[in-house]
Amino acid sequence: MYSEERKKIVLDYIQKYGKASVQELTEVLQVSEATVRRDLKDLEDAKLLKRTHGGALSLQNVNFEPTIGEKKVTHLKEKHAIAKKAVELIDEGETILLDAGTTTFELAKELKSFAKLTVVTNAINISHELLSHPGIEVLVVGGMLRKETLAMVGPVAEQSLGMIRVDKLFLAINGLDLEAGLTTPNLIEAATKRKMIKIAKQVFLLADHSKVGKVSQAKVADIVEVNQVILDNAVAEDTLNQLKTMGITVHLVHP
Amino acid sequence: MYSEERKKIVLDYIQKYGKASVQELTEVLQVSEATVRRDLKDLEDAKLLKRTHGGALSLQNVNFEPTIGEKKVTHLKEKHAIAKKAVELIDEGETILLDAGTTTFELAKELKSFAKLTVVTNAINISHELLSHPGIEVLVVGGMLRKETLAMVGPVAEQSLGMIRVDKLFLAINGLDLEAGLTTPNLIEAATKRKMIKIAKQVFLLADHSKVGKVSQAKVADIVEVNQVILDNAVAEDTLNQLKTMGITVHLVHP
DNA sequence: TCATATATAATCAAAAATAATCATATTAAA
DNA sequence: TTTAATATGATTATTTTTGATTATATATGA
Repeated sequence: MYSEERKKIVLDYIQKYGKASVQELTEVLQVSEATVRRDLKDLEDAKLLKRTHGGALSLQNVNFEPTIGEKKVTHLKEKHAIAKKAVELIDEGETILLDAGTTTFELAKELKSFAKLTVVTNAINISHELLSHPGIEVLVVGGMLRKETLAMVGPVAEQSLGMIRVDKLFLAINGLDLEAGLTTPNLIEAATKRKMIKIAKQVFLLADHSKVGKVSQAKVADIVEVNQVILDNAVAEDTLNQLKTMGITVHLVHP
Repeated sequence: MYSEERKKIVLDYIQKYGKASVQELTEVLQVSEATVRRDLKDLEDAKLLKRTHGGALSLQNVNFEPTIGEKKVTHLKEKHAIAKKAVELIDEGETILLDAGTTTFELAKELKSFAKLTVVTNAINISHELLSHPGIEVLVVGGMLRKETLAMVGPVAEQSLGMIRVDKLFLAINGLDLEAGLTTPNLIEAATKRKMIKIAKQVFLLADHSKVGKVSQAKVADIVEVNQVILDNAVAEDTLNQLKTMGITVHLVHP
């Protein structure tokens, strides 16, 4: 067996199990530990896996999940610009609904300047942030608290939302795909988002370019249910045109 | 398990709960404290979390904390003792309702030890605090957010409460008077408290001695609607006896 | 403020894994 | 076939990882 064949087997193994110990690989490949280590070193140099003491991990397993905290760090500029643009679309005295999400959280921080505004939100961090904005009345949507997204969701949330009508909804989303529509990883959260869309006169979608083309498990709605969308300028021209064709007003920000 | 895997688990844990103690992590990871601390140090160096005495916080959580203009809490010692006593009265697996208030906030902080508990609350700060308690499912009552008390109140709160039944309510109060009953300064908040009493099998009143004999504008309920009361020992003997005569179980704490 | 309880850092020892070295085997090319 | 180049495995030295121990630092309440 040639070394290239061996390396392919190593990669397949790690792809399958997520990780592999040097011991395991000596048995699978029937070679010495020294050889396994030499193979792993080559593969790491080629950026195909991550070595650890005792073996190796697939890159997927070390590339930490795109979590709230990190997303916020990585696309903060885009989100900030999107939030600033969103603020321009809000009028004094309106009632707005802010979905849970990092972009909407940025938006909440930008609301200080309003003298009179009613904000409805299902996000615990947004509720907390708005405590310090004197001119803003805050209506919190209740519900089961999801620790992953800080969103309140479920039947209680939906019933509370049913009691309200809002002028503008600012919706956050995980996946925005022209065919699959708006999607998010959690079914219950998706249902809550759907309810939000129902009670809003106008729906504004906030999405940075990393969301475009992404599809998650749970569908929230078709894109046509959105009235306006705010994106950053790293989105393909073609996508923008298709959105416009659907009758959606597209705002482009330049972070 | 390789160190890289461990670190990923630590990050996921902190992402989920906002924070983690060294103790918790030794159990989750099944390694020594020294190893946990070394992992935390590496992760802090990589700017993926913030270490504290006793554990670590997510970076998100660090930014989340400050803003709230907290008024000075009086009688903290009494409240702390009352909260500790209240915890003893809660059983694993129950559903409890925590009213907004400084004493109930102290109580929330003491709930770490429970492996399974459902907490319903109308307080924004309690909701936030409970994010970091892994075993606790949190159901937030929605409503208008009162910046004075951090309570969610009003029609939305009452309708949400109407969907729920709880085993035990821990009620905070401004005035506890034998004749005037339970009173609080805000009418709407009083109505919300009344609704809370309705949906609870058992009502526990938490009050330090400064509340006794006080009467506020809005009446919440008569004292007899309370099943048990926890007071500190600076309350007049006579008052205690009268409460007992009413059939109320009185717990006395010694701060 | 001080005392006490915790938590942390520093140090060390043991175990395990790795790198370095060298001898041997295999392959490719002349 | 011979020779050079490369790959492999065994051996040994070094490094890494971990947990235990002790000293230091930090919080918390009296």
